[in-house]
Amino acid sequence: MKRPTIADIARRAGVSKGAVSYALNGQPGVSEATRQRIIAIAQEIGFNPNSAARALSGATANAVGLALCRPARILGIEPFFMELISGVEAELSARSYALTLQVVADQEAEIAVYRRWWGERRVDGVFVCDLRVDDRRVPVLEELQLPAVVIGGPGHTGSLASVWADDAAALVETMEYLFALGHRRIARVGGLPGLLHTEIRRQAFVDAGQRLGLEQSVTVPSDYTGEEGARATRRFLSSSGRPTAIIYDNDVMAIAGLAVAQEMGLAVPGDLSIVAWDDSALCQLTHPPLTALGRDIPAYGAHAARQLLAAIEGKPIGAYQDETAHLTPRGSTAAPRPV
Amino acid sequence: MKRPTIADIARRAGVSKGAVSYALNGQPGVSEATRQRIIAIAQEIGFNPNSAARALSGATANAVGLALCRPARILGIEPFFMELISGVEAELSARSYALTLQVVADQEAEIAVYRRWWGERRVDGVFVCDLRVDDRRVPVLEELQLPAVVIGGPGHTGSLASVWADDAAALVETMEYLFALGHRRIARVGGLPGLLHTEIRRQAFVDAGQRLGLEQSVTVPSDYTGEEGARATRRFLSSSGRPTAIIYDNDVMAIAGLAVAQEMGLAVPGDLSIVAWDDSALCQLTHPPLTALGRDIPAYGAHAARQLLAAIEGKPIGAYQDETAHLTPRGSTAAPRPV
DNA sequence: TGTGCCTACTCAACCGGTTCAGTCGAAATC
DNA sequence: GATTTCGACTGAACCGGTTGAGTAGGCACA
Repeated sequence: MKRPTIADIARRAGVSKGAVSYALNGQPGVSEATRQRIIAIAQEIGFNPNSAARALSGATANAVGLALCRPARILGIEPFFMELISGVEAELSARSYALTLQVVADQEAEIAVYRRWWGERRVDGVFVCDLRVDDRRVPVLEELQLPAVVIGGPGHTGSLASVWADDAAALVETMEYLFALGHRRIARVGGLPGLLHTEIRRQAFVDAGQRLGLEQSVTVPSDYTGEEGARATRRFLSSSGRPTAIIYDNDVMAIAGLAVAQEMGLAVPGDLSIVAWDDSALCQLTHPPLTALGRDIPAYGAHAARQLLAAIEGKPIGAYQDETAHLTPRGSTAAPRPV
Repeated sequence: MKRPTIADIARRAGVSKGAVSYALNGQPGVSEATRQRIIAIAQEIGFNPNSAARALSGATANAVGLALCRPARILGIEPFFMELISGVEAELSARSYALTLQVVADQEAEIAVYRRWWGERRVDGVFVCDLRVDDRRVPVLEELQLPAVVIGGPGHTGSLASVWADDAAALVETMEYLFALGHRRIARVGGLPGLLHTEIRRQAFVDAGQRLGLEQSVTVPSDYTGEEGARATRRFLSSSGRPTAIIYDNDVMAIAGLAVAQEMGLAVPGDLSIVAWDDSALCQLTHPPLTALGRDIPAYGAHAARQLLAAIEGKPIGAYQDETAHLTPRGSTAAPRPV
């Protein structure tokens, strides 16, 4: 089946290729009558502009890129990326931009992908996920002058645009909530060390612990998997002066932690309170349901997409602060049992 | 920053554009010495072929498309797609093909996306997920002659290539396992009605129920969410002559079902055995851990990608049967308590 | 009547690759 | 020594859009 081109339309309308291009792109240079006639013909024969030809002449590929740097195993576990993608998509497809996805092994590979995309002119801009402290990807993107939106922050984004949420505030809110319940020994199972948001949460945890004058506030890193969450929980719970509350950096680890506590004969929330970051459907399915920090991830993705499209259009953009995660108290948190 | 082109390489090497093209693509027509010299220059200046120009002259876009037709909420819940994507990606990026993703609202929108992609020459082929009975997308793709691999089946794939797994066999294995344990009243919470694999599993369930001469074998559809899983479970468990085992079409519903059973004071596995389809990390985190039907989804995606790349190269391909899901017995299944 | 200006186009170059039809010189064949 | 053959390479067309320069015709104004 032969694909129709503007030459076909031009022939049928009895005008030149140029006139067809002007007409279909809403440019001046054709009369309204001719424009309507051309649009009608284009619709009739089901014309779609060849994206390659368009990208070759104009500078825009009408596509943006997203590189994910996580092992397959973890990508599956975390609803975060899929929700983010669906939010991004909603915004992009409204403007008929395509999303090009690539799963990479490490930062070096990711940088290579950016360079390749840039060289191939395959994308007009990219999203940067999992921002790190002094992220090496940032200077590369600045050098390439490839429009980019960093999903994360604040800080360490260089001159790139960004979308971020105030995780520190959300963590402090959680700490104060646990403190108000009477908890004085609080532990935390963090995410991958090196990721900026892990670092920000860790710092906020330590600071809040000091400010509130907690007896104990320990935090350990992990890798988001249930196994790691279980291991960390086991270690916390078998230490002397064990914590009465644990905050987990994602829901999967919190669920694993809940299982470990119950296995060890501890009552939740009687002996141990549990808070999960990321409020997915899973948090409501456990026994007891998990108190969780949640926010609208698809909306976060949509904001990021809007920022990126603006950046591609050359508009000056900066950092956009998304809503702060809010705490939904459920059955997994309560006052600690008096000793 | 100016992107290097083959013209730049040609100038530096003192040859024509054509010679550079031959050299870089491994075509005959240049001497080995010249080829090496050109490759060295290309590497030195960091050359990447402009994908638009390549797509415009050759017919290949070096990209394939995947349209997902599920609401954002459900996409996030299910690890399936993310795992599938990471498997697909592994295969594609090895051949430096890009994956273009699009989330669509319904089948009509998906068909429109295929037509647009085809018209825009944006992709060389597509993956078709969530195959339905008499799927309307199949004839459209046949008409467009757009290379496609259907992920699902068997059957209803028309002349398109496909990758499938024998879900019926896996379901029968599960039924026989439960039967051997002593279960005679088995229920099933299925997936979205209309999806072919839901239909295949339902039919296999009904057939096996009859063949084994079960006292009861009821199956209801759902939408994969925990809420629906919980609702269906509640209805099953409050009926007279309630089932002693329930098979769920995904892990999230199984976990929700487990919670419901425990809420209603039923012991798992004593009063109720539970089997989940899709063996994610979650299945091992519950109490008791869930007996589950699992298989290697990233590998499934990789096979699909290989099939699609072969189809794009014009090789004749048919249906590829992937491994059948295998049952991993865990703590959620046991012999039913004698009445 | 000539000049200026605007509208509505046409024409051709251009983007950066691929590919086919030649060309040129050297080696092989008779 | 003339002819054929072949390898190595050049030149130009081509893919399908976009875009700037050029132009014909109409109308207004002095």
